Amino acid sequence: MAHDDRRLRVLRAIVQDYVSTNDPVGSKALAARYDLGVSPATIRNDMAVLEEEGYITQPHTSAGRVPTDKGYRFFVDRLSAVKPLSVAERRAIEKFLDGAVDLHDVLGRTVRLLAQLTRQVAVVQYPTLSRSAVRHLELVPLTASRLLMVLITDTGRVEQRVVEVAAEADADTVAELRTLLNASFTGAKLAEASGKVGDLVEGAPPHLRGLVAAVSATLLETLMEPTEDRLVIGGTANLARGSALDFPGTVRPLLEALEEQVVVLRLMAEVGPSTVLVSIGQENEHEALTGASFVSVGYGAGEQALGGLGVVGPTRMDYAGNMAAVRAVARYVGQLLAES
Amino acid sequence: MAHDDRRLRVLRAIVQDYVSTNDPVGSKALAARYDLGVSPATIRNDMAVLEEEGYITQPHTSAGRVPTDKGYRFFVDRLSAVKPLSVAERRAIEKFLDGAVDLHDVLGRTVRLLAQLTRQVAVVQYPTLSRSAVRHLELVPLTASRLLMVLITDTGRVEQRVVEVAAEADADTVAELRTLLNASFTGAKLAEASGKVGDLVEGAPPHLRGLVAAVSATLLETLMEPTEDRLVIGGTANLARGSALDFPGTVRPLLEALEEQVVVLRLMAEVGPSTVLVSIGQENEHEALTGASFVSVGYGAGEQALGGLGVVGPTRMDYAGNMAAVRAVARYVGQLLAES
DNA sequence: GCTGGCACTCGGCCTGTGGGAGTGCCAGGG
DNA sequence: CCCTGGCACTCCCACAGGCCGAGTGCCAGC
Repeated sequence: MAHDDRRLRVLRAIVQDYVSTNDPVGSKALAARYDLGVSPATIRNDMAVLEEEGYITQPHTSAGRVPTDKGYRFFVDRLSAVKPLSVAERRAIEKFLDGAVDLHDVLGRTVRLLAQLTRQVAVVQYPTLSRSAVRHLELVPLTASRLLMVLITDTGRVEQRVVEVAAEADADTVAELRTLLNASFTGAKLAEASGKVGDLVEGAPPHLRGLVAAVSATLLETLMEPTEDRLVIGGTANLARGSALDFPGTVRPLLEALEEQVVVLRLMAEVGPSTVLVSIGQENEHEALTGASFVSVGYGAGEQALGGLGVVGPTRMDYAGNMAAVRAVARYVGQLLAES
Repeated sequence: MAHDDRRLRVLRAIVQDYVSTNDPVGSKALAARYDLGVSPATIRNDMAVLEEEGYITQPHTSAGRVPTDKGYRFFVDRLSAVKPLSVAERRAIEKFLDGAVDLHDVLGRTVRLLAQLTRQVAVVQYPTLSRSAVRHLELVPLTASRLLMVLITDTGRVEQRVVEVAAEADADTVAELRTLLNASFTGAKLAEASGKVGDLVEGAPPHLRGLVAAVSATLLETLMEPTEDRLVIGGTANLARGSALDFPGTVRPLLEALEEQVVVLRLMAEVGPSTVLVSIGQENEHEALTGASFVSVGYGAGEQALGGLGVVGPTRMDYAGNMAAVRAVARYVGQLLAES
């Protein structure tokens, strides 16, 4: 009882100390800096147990201890309260996000903000198309047989595709088509939209059927394309800070993985708006991330997230602080998108 | 005569050797690897002259020579023919850029391609709004007094802004407004558009005047906003390769400057589609770039560039190769955008 | 079950040294 | 007049050795 409790406190102290100093932490320093109420010798005994259980390890025989991934995991799981942000931080968030002119701008500001708050690499996912609703569908004739379809979602995202159509379409026909499609699709989400296509084609006036079918097909394709989940990345300069210390090999594979986007998107796919997801070191499937930790959360007004955002950094990171920052920023972004 | 000519060849050999080996190059190695027809002793004399003239320098007393920025500059200025790309490279370009679905996709592929070809950091600028023509202007009512203006340019760029209007606008009014604006602005570039606004407001039916003025104002604002020149960056992982060697301090300030975007955009502002701009080390105004070189060129069909693209790397880079790659990619991108 | 003491371990740092690469200069030859 | 081989010199770098200190495990005592 008393033992376990104290050992937990020792582990917590080790994590905190190591995160802030980046030096393997010894029993003496621990006793001096943290008010554990016992002597270094006792702490040594506890540390021996913690090491045996796999929570901490020593880099070499006569050095201090360093938390393992398992140790960080335990620490994170036992984080009781969410650390509240300081007033200055809250103000910074508001100031930063205020005055954004469009979605691109919102997400650009968000990623810079997150990077600055956490001093880590920040990633922000564009609102997933499949979970957004259609606000407007626009058609612009390019040539006689090519239409530019522009999709505007309620989250402010804009996608465009060129549609090749068999029949020629004059201005009037296109106008008719536009009206018809908007009447049908506006306000619809992917799931609903795909259900409507059949009826829509059926019910369309004969001369429009081919066009409706072609445009609808492209629309569905666009909505479902998984690669179209875009990512904004910022603060990569933070990787260079103490890179040798934090990332034994180099930062290169990590940067490559980030640019790859797919890796991060997969991680974000699981994330909901209510709970912060933390993935630590070896827990990450992708090899390039096994030396890093990923803290993320979904944003969006409703129960289902529109997209995710988070930070990537060394396993030796301030989990409590980063989790709080990520959560707070996600909340603001959710509000901002709901408003517009 | 003969002297100057040989000294130039010596300088060229030094640059080439240093670029490929990353070791300060000595007279002996030079004589062995490059067929200069003279003995190391003679080369030493030439090197002494070159050093005195500021083209090369030695890191310390008993080391080989390294080109200075001035040396690279001289080398670049004397690059006679543009190195043609290999067949494989040409094929890679086509394959890479083919099948892009929209502008975002084109530029994303371009930046990855450039990064891969040159093994440097690549930057690609979105087509400048002020030099693009309006393809279509779309208005979507959000609330009674808020309109979403969506601008689609002939280069495929899409911008959106919320316009607050004093008067309420019902669906019919918006439709009228849309027709009026498109009739007037479609095909117009910034310079032309700004000239038209006065007449347009004058000539508009009274009930539309306020709306026309409001939307036009936002349009012009959007077109002129210099910060709206976006940048795509890729291949930052390449900075990590040999970073300690190439960038004495760290890569951090460089990454920061790249994320800042402004710095690079300013450099690109000067660039035309015909000549490749090379900016070496100290020639760069911004401090963070004084250890780096920047190779860029404009892309776009006409005489004036729609935007710029280029690569950033250590001064110790393969200028000939990078210049060729940048130029070739720009040409392809220009074609691609002209087609769509 | 905690504590102080003690012997032990081992990596980091500092120092000293030898080797090697490269240079500058000089005298001689085409 | 210019090139060449030789030679003495300089200075970085890599390596080895030794010291130091932080940290540990264990043990006897309270």
